[in-house]
Amino acid sequence: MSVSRKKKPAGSGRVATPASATSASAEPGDTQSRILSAAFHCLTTRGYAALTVRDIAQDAGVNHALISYYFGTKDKLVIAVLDDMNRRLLERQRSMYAAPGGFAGKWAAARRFYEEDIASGFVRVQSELYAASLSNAELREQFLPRVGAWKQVVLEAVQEALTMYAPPLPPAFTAEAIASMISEFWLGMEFAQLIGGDVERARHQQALDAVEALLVAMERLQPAARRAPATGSGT
Amino acid sequence: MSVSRKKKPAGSGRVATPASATSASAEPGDTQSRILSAAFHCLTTRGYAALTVRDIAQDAGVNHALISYYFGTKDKLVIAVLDDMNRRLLERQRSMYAAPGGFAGKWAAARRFYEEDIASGFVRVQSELYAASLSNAELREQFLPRVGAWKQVVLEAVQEALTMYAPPLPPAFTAEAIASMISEFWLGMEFAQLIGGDVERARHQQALDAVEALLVAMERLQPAARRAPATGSGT
DNA sequence: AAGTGGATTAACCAAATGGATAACACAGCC
DNA sequence: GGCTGTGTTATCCATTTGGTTAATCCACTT
Repeated sequence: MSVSRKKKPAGSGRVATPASATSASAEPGDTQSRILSAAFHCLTTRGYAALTVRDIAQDAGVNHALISYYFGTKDKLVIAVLDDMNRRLLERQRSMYAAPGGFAGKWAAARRFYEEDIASGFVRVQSELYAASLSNAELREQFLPRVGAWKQVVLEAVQEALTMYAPPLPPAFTAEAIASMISEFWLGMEFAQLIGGDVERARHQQALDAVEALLVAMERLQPAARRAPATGSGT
Repeated sequence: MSVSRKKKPAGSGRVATPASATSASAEPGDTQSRILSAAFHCLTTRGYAALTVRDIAQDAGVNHALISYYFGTKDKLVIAVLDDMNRRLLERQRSMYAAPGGFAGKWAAARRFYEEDIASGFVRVQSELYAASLSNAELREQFLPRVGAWKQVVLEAVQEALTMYAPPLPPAFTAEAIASMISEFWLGMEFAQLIGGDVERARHQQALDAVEALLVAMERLQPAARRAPATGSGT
């Protein structure tokens, strides 16, 4: 026993939907993605600390041994959940760049995405895993590039906006400083809204409105210093 | 047995340092506060999810049964830790109000406190418990008033600053909006710095510097519209 | 119809964990 | 000196949890 067992698909990375599968339960989605969804759902409702393979399996309606079968370990399943979120986020990133013209429009688009993510539990799961990654090096490795990429997007947008609008700000307001303000505000807003209620939400709306108003005003002052210098090759 | 046992100090709220204690181990601090410190330390190093009474007890150098003896439950111990943090924070709040004159000075004071809190693990524990409170109603009840109070302080400072300096901002930048920006930025900064490294730290410094420069500039423009209207009764 | 191999199940296990409790130590009081 | 009660310890227990595995199922191939 335990000699060499290479039949399990657990470690084979992204186990693509078994095209030639002979699954008995051909209900909504194959077992693997049902486990993935269930894990996501458990994270939104019970949080990372209370995450158990048995709960996930029950939520998915499958035997809990299948989690080992498909994902190896609970940790790997969580990584897979995060991976899946990353994938979905990347798809969105593309549509983000296709947002209508100016920065006010992109800001509004980001707000809409945010609302979606709150409603879908995306923000909750992200926050749970974010916190978990404080004590989990493997998760942190997953998070750092992700957070870095997000902040890079913000930074580039700010740099572009600064060259286009040249707002009257003290020299200390570098693009990095402003981008950091925006990024960390956004992060804090996510955490705050999860713990707070509608009161927080209303204040966040005010803050988001203010920035949007500022962007609209700046666009109005300098309608098109340089028309979309390299925002995208679309249209 | 198990009839009525009313000897345990566990449930008796803040069990004051046993003044007439007859403790055998009169080493650094009584057992109770050593457990409290150990719990804090475990939270900074292992995080909330990995918190076990045995680890805490070992860290405190006491038998793990004493945690039940003094705090009843692990959850109650965590609440006690948070309670202790709240107490220390309130003490500081007073000194915060005694910060030197203008808002730039208060901002600088807040930054110094932040540095202390990062170094002491205070921020780490706060973030851990913040995240834990997403799934723990009892913890959340502890957090909400605390976060609310902090945000209220920020809001009042912003309101005061707005009346004193009247900066040229779009009308959407209400005091609530600005206060929300600052509060959530700060929260996000805390989380980001825990997961990020020196890169994040440097960017935060830039952002904090920028705000400080702005405050200094505003103070210079309108040195004393109303000299310290009600900032404090000190000096 | 027999064979094949992945998918699934039930059962099991070792470890960890929170908590309980009886026994013990020991300082202070009569 | 003996009693009392608090602080402390060693030990025990029930439960949960992650993970493993042998057996079973079942669609599909031959």
